[in-house]
Amino acid sequence: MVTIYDIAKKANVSAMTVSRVINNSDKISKQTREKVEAIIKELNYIPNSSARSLISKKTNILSLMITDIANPFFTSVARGAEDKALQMGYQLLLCNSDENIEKESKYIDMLISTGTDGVLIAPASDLSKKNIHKLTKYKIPFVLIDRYISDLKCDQVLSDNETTTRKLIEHLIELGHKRIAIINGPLDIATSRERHQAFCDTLTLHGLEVNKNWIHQSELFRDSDVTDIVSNLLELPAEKRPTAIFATNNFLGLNTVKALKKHKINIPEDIAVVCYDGVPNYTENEPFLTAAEQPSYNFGYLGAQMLIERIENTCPEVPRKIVLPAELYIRESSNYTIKDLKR
Amino acid sequence: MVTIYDIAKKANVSAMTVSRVINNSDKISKQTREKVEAIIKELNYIPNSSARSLISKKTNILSLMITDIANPFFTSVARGAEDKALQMGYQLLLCNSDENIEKESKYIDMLISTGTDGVLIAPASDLSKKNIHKLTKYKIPFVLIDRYISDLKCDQVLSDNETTTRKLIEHLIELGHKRIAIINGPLDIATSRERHQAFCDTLTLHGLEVNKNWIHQSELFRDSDVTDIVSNLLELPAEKRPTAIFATNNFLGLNTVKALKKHKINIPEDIAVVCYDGVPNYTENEPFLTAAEQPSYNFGYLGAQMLIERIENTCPEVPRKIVLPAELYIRESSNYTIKDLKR
DNA sequence: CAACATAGTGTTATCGTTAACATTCTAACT
DNA sequence: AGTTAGAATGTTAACGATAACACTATGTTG
Repeated sequence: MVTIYDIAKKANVSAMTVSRVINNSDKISKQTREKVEAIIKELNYIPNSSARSLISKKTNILSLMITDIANPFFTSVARGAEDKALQMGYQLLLCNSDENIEKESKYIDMLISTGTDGVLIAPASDLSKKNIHKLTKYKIPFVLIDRYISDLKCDQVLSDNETTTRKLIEHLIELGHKRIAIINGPLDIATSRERHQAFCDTLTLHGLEVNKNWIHQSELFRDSDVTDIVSNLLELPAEKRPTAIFATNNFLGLNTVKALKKHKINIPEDIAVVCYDGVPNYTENEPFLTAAEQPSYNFGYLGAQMLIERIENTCPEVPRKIVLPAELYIRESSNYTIKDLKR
Repeated sequence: MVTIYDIAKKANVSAMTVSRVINNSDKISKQTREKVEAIIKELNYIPNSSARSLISKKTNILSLMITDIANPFFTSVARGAEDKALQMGYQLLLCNSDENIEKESKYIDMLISTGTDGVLIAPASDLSKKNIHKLTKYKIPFVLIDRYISDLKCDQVLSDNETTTRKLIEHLIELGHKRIAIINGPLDIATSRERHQAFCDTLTLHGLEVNKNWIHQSELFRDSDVTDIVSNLLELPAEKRPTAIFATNNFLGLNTVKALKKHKINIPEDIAVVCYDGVPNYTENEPFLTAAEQPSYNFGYLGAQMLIERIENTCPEVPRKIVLPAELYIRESSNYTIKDLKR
């Protein structure tokens, strides 16, 4: 390994002078600088980050803690974060928590040990607060993305859950739906709670029934038990059966559709489906699912930007909060007014 | 920050003793060990990786260099790599090269500086050889995934391009197709070349025409110019127009379908489409595209495993090569024998 | 009982870089 | 000429952990 001493020796200067050249310090004669730079190039010198970090306490590594990179929402978040990170001279460490508090905790310990400069985190659940506190203790800046945690003063990039949910539900109401069900994630995730609340509020506002038989939470924000929930809904007597389902994230939406199809339920004629989150248009057919699509790339991009500003102290001290709007795409899965229904 | 000296002081031992406790050295009395461990816990001590790396030259960081995490193939590779990495006590750094040699080169320099323990790399193109040589120079182990580079002696996890391509093409031939086109990625990527070669070989083997009007390369393994290529194919006189198209990766396949639909071409009645790579079944409708699906998760998982074995020197010195088979899923986009065709 | 093995612990130097202070040298001013 | 400012460079110590060696008690052996 080539070190500054090798450079220094060959250039007949001290190591410190080499260090100054590397760090673009100004107090260097043009002559010396050029001599040193030539030798750096010649020997293919690359500075050792460990040694630098040891002194500077900076690693130029950001960490992205998400629940699962395979969720297309987070894939896109990761891409955004990575783009901003690279642009600002940082590298990005990837951590999948799988919505598991212990895994998250173990990861946080590793991150502290590695000495990450900051963490972009979509917490596994409310219980993540304990894990996040460890970051605070070690003075590692972090930015919450997608899921907020109450009583935590920090930078955040969140979705406008209230407005977006209301738009989705009002879209259904306009179509004439009166019995609307929700298939939600676990209520110890802020996102779920907010979407739940907005769902109930919107129904109430429009004088519609909020029936607890139509309110369901899946164990995870994944495919876990959607099939059962859908079966449950379908077992309700005809006049008590929902005519529309609101799924609160992409996986839940897709699995709801799958479950309904398995039961030979026609969408949207028998039951309409709307969904929070989009899914990438990998489908060759026209997109089908009515969805509120989030600017996921920007969750990562802006999150990373805020994080870096926090790390480099180029922003006001007060926590900042960015709320990103989602865009409603009305598609086939809901495109049927209730009066068209055959029932 | 809590250091071993803080622990040592409080425990009335030397720093070295603390270090021994941390590293599970055996020559420590049970009594001392317990005392030190208690204080470590009490003070919430977490070892400083930079300091450790400086001595040990190990960072416990693996790097994953792929072209784009947003490509579902690589998303899944990343997930596999991360799982194995965590399991073995490593963290994973994410790098998107965007098939860009300069970006890749810049990244490699950063990785060398950070001192990554090893790199899992899907090279941007044949020109990546220069970048990879830098890794060799710094004695950083690496494993090639998905795309090989000629004359490079190293561990590899590759797809069985020859067999898989042949299976796809023979599937078309069995259906009665005689005029088959290929929409491929750039030929400076090994994967493209192999699929190209296998495509030609299979046609020849079956006595079918290999017409250069039916052979096309897109500028990138992406959506870049597929629309033009498809238009080109469609402009051929009826008797010279291909009845089937082989797209050599997921993005090319999807864009081929899109382009055909825009021209109101029926798939598979007018033109059948088959595709190398699967796409995640995010679609609520039945999957449509006939595809050879690769075990992408295992590209990452096995790749990381080989890499770690190489790093920890727990494997034979000779380069190892894993060739993973793809599985053929016959679906609607090709499910039409030629004699059914109306033409 | 001397000689020596060994378990347990401490000391010192080192990894590669940089902060802080020290030194040298030139040029400018009184 | 003597003083001084400041530009350019060097020296030393430190960051936190650990390798290599040194030391101190024990106990063990012939």
